[in-house]
Amino acid sequence: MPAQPALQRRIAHLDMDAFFASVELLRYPQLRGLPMVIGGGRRREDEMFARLRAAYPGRDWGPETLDRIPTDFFPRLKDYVGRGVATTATYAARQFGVGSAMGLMKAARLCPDAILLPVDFDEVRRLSRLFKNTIREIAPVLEDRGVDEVYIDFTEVPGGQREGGRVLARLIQKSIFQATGLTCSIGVAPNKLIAKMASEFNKPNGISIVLPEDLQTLIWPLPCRKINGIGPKADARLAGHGIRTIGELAARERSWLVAHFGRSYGAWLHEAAWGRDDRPVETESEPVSMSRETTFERDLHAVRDRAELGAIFTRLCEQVSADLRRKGYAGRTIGIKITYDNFEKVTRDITIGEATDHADVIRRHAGQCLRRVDLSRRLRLLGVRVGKLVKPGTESDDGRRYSAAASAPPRTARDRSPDDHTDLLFPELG
DNA sequence: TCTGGGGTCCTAGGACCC
DNA sequence: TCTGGGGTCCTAGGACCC
Repeated sequence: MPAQPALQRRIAHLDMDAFFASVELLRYPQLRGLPMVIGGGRRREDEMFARLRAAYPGRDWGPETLDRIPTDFFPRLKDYVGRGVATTATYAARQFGVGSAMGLMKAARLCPDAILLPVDFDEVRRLSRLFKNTIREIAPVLEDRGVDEVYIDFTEVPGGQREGGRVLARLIQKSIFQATGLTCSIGVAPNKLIAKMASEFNKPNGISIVLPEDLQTLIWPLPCRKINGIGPKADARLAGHGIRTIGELAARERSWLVAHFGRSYGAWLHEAAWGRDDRPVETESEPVSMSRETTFERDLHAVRDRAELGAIFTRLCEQVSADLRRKGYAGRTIGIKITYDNFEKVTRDITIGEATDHADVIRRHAGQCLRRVDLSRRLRLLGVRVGKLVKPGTESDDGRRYSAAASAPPRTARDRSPDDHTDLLFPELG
């Protein structure tokens, strides 16, 4: 058999431009170009229609006339009250310094007149499926990285090597636009690490090609923070050593990085700075855990707000249970998460013998976990999590067969915290 | 008027077994 | 009785990402 010439690995990272906001622009094209922030509470179309009918009597306002609603009828950031954060900001809003993950109250100070719309989850999911399926028809090796991001392996796709991947990237951009009306940015590089950075080079609606020989000119000048896996903490520590750019990171000895950042992370930092990454594009993955959590409108106290907290707790357990059943999983580890009013976080969990997807079993064990934390302080957030997931009725890793209907575990006398108020919160546990 | 809601992965200590 | 190592599982916290 004649030896095939070795193909150069070409990996693409694609992300949709301001995805959640762009989805809204499909519905309300008249908002294009205006500063807009997505996040916060629920949709208030009915209120908008009522005000429109009052302002323009005789005209028929409804779902068919969304694109004719005057822009000054849309809700503004300055009118928002609550604890939400921005999911996405349009490029016009980013000019004012508004960014995703920013608290809406802070965003309102920066850009009070920005239009504020909540996320349309159904439409986001529909368009997410649509753009990913569009890509799969062209390049089937695709890794899902959330609603608006994917990695694609171009290596063996016909045309995937032409112009370093630019030709295929253009085809994908064009196909996605035809199918959805949405734009995206694509970076193509020798691996996922570099591709991820490259997709940011040319936003929105851009394509960037990085070849192995471009490492020093295109990657090394960038701040360390641009590496996917270097977050705010690691970045601050690196800065403390005078390391600000990827090039400066690459200049450090591997042994020095290992000595200061640990064997695993230090070695990884070194590889990343030299642009080395051989992770494959993973087309399948199994979930590890499922959880639901909620931040309260105001901080709650286990005793004084016992009824409200108890109802929220039950609802979270029911939601996790419903999520598990809908997706066909059950889990053996049940846990809770609490954020106190000062943002301190604690978690507790318990592993039981048999996997469950029952809301009442989850609630019973999560309730036991709650007894092990300090409930004398005000709470900002409560979460319920189920981990060690298995598909009921299928063989799990250790060969045991799990059933969805779990039995109650032995009740152990765990270390009760001195300020245990769960008897008030959950009298049935007494 | 700071700071959501889902996730994954890693580390580290202790229990327990061989 | 003491020392000691390897392996796995469980739990808690934390960094990071979308």
